[in-house]
Parts: sequence; C-alpha cells; structure tokens
Amino acid sequence: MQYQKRTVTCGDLGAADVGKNVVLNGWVHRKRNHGGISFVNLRDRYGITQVVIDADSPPELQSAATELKPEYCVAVQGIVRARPDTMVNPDMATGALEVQAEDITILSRCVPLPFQIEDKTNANEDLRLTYRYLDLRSFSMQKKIRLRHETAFAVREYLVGQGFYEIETPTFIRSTPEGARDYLVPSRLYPGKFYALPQSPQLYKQLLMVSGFDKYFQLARCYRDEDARGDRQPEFTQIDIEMSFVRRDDILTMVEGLMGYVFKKVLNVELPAQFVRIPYDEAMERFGSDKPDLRFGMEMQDFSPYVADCGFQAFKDALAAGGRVKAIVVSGKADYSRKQIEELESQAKIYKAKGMAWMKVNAQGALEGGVSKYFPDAALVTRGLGAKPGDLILIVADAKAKIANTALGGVRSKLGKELGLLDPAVFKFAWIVDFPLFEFNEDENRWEAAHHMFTMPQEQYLDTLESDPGSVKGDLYDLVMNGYEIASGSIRIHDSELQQRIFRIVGMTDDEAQKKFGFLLEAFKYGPPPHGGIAPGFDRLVMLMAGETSIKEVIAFPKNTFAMSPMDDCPNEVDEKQLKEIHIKIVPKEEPKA
RNA sequence: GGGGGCGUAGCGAAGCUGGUUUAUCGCGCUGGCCUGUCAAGCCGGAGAUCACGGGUUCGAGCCCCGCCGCUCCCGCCA
Repeated sequence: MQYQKRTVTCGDLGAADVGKNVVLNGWVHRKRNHGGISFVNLRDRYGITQVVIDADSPPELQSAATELKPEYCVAVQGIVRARPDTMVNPDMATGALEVQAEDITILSRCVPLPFQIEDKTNANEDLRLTYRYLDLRSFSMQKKIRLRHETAFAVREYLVGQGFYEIETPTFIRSTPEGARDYLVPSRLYPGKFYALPQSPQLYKQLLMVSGFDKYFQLARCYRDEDARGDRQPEFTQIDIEMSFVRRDDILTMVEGLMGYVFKKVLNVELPAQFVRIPYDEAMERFGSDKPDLRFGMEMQDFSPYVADCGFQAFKDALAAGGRVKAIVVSGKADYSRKQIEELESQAKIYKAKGMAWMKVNAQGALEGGVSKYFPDAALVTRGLGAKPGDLILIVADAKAKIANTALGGVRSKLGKELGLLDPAVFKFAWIVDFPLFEFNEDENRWEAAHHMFTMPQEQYLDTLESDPGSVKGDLYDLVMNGYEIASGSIRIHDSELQQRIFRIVGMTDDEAQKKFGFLLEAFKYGPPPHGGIAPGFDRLVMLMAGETSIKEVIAFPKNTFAMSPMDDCPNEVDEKQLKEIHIKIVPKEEPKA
C-alpha cells in the first residue's frame, strides 16, 4: 500500500513548525463537521493534533474528510499553521497549532466501537478486557503502560548501577508442592512427568549465590494457581533480588535506595532515606494487619484496662481465654447511624469476629449508646483512649488475639476508605520485621514455615527451635506501602545441618527433604556463601505509583477474576491429538451426587 | 469452598412498595442543516426476546426459586 509515512507525531508540533509541510499518521479521535469547514482530532501515542479541512479545499479532500469516522487509521499531509488567537485551545498541548490538510489517505477503516475510546471509560472491565487492544488506545491506559515501562527501566538502571547482574532462570522447573499451587506443564518426552512454572525463582537465585554471582536480580515472571484478587493475578512479575555476604539491614538499605531512585526518577517524588521498621507483633496489635496502611492513624488500642470492673461478660471472657479486647476511636463520628455502625460490624464479622461493640462520646464527654452502660466511669475510658466529645468508639473482643486484631483492623481499613483518608498521591512505606518463622497448621496438626523453609531463624532462637517453634522469629522482612505488601524477603539458611533441622520441624523426613530439595542441599555442601534477598512485586508497585487499586490496570493483557482472558478465550480446550502426544487423558468432571 | 454487589439498546445508567408504557435518559450510531470547532451545535431516525429458565399473579424489568456471567471480599496466596 502506498501511503505517506509520518514526518512528525501528533504530540510534537511546536511554534517553530509553523509553515512546515508535514505528514501525520494516526487515528481519528474525533471529527467535527461544520458544513463547510471541518476538524479532525488526530491521535497517536504522543498526543493529539487538530487537522483542519478548509471550506475551500478541493472536492476530493472534502469527500475524503466526509468519509472519516472515529478510529479510522489515516495519513494526513498538510501545512502547519498557527491558530488565530481567539481559537487557541489552552487545554491541548498542541492547541496553538493546527495542520491544514492537503491530502488525506485512509489507511484502514474501523467498524462501530464496542465502547468509546476515552480516558474515563465507562465500559465495564469484562468488556474492556474483551477488547483490550481498544482499551489500551486511551491516553489513560497508555500512560499507565508507559509508567510501567519507565519503572522497569529505572529498576534496571539502578540495580545495574549498583553492580547487579540480570540473570534469567528457567520457567520450566521442578514442581515442589510447598506453597502455592503450581501450574503444571506436561512433558511429551517423559510420559506422566511434568514441569512446573515457577512461583518464584527462589531456589535458582540461591544457587546463583552458590555460583558466586553475589548480586543478582531479574524482572521475573511468576505463576501461582490460586484465586485472583485486585492485587493478585495468576501470572505476575516480581523484581527478584538476591545478594551474598549481607545481613538483613544491607538488604533493607539497598531496597530503600532502589525505591528512592525509582520514585524520584519516575514520579519525581522524594521518599525518606529510611523507612520505619515495625515488628510483626506490633503491627498486628496496632493495625490488625501485617501490611498496615500508614496514611492515616486511627490505631487500635488495648481496651483491657477497662474490662476488669465492667459488667460486660463477653469482654471478660475474651481476656480470660487469653484473647484481646481492642478499640479504635473514630474521630467526630458519633453521628454515625445504627445502620452505618452495623455495616462496620459486618466488616468485622468477615474476619470471624462474633460482633462489634460501640459507644459514643457525647458533647458533655459522657459515654452513650451501645455498651456505654457497662462503663460508668466515662472519663477513665475517654482519657485512656484519647477520645473526645463527638467521637465514636468501636470495640472488638475475641478469645483469639488474631481474630480480634484482624477484625478490628479490617474495620479500620474500611473506615480509612470510607472517610477518604487514602490519598493515592501519598506513599507511606514501612518495613515489617521479626515475623514468626513457623505457624501451626491446626488442620494438619503440624508446624509449617510461615514464609518458606529456607529462611534463617534469628540467632537467639537457635537453641529453642525444636522445643518452642511458635516463638521463633525469622530473619524475615516485608516492605509494605499504603496497605499492600510490596516486597517480601529473608536471609537464607546456608548451612545444611540447620536446614535439615528446619525440615524436621515442619515434619519432613530426611528422605523427603532429600527427594524434594536434594539438589539444593547438595549445592550447599560446596561452600555456599551467607546470602539473602527480597522480591518486590512489580505489578503492585506500579499499581500504587499509578494511583490504582487493581493490578489489572497496569498489565497490558491481564486475566479476569477467574483466571481467564475474555479476549482470546483462554484457557481453551485442545485437540485430542495434542493431548495424546503429551499422554494426557481428560477425566470428565463428576456430577455432584444428589 | 463461602459471602457481598451487579446484569435493562453498541456503552453507561433510570425505572419508587407489581398496575396510564409504546420501558426513560445521556453517550454512541444514522439521515439532514450548519465556515472556527475542540465533549461542537441544531432538527429528525433506527436500535431492547429488561442475562437465561421456571414459578406466583388478572397483570412481572420489579416478587419467589433455579441457573449463567461479571466484580469485590473471606478462605487460599511457602
């Protein structure tokens, strides 16, 4: 096809170009016809330029212009001219100029659109994903994809500058049933055997440390076959990092430097040189979450000092059972209706709380409503909690500390959202440190690794690993920001004996360990260096930088909630022939028994 | 596995507690007019088995049951 290739883009014409003969290639964003004169807003990745078809243009040009419809792809040749003063559009980057068309060539046509291409699209997500290539035409989406690119570039720039090598690791790997469910890839050459897609390059990056690549990173695609969320996709990207001869603080400092660089470079936002560090236990008690949103206060407080003398049995029972009674003060919200409070209570119940108590501080400073009658000494309570007249006090009690904390923490998060306390332009980072190394799995009646089995226990617990696993803290750290976990890492075990002790504690026999991780244990016989690492979630990071609440907004072609792609209808059935080659037989799903 | 929300023209929404109905509005689409707009304007038009299947009722977009789809959340995510 003969057509004129662009000499400029729709975003870069300036005053100096007036009088020039230019060619633009782009899409018809909008067209306005006034009978004689007509205007076309031509759009490409770089911007929008107004093309004018004058009333006295030749008939061929006029008819070409008449034919144009939204999203036609065209080549326009014409002369750049300044707009008359009164017709300058100050809202447009190129609003002082326009191109007087001399020739318009339609490169391709466009059928009526399923939804309009505009920044604040009103189409629902399913439709946007079905026509993702159209959705991505909007400037708002182009901007997010660009932000992602720039962030990736800045990450590489910084880490390479710090002496890191980017090294690829395999995406067909050995399946290890620990952790998330694996995506499996059947093997054609080995009937009945499978590769797994990596949940993360964890073991490979540790092996790279054994190899002596003491600073490694990779923008690694990871795969986990678990249910999706706003901040979770079945495939996602992490900035995988591992370093040798480091202690915890070396990693934290390095990531602080990385984040500082990226935010400055990409968003021109200055981050603090260091991020606050909060021990896990403290985060749970203060915020009811291991990924607290620090953009607002409303911290949870211990309500137990007021319980002993009160007549409210539920609170006493919770404490007697070793649980918690926790409160938050909602400033100025004594005017909340019963219905509003019930909605908050239902939020608490999502996290298995049995209920949520409340009371209000009236204008005189007295307690009223809810459970207030059980607390005759209002001043004691309000002074202790720092509650002022007009405040609302919410209380959750439970025999299990975790339930009381997470439930009220959930209420705190909901209130943060509801009260507009979450400014997307504010970025509050924090390190959560001193995580427990083990968690007790009640269903299986055994201890399991809270993070993963290669995490170093903190030194002071080495003697009590076996006798008291529950109290062991690991050399573990999460980076959190605005209520999201955006990185997780640890110092690793590089000692085979210690590693075997851990395996035994989580109930893995030496044989099993050998079978599953023998190659790692073997490698660790050959002078492994002390090492540790971390893996920031790249999609979540970009999501927050973009001020979004779903990572789908910053992934070009994401999956929907059910791990499907509505655009190409994936996953899909495959031919019998393909199945035969990989030795797979489909067993039909059993009908539920009546 | 469980819970909340949604489903009405191509898109987004309204439609009160079942009853003037030919299901309303905005955008888009389409025909016409219009020489400076930029979310152009004005006049006209087409376009909907109210997700789907049952049921209750004299009468269902609205109530009930089932089912499908999307979305958010709990579980899950070492």
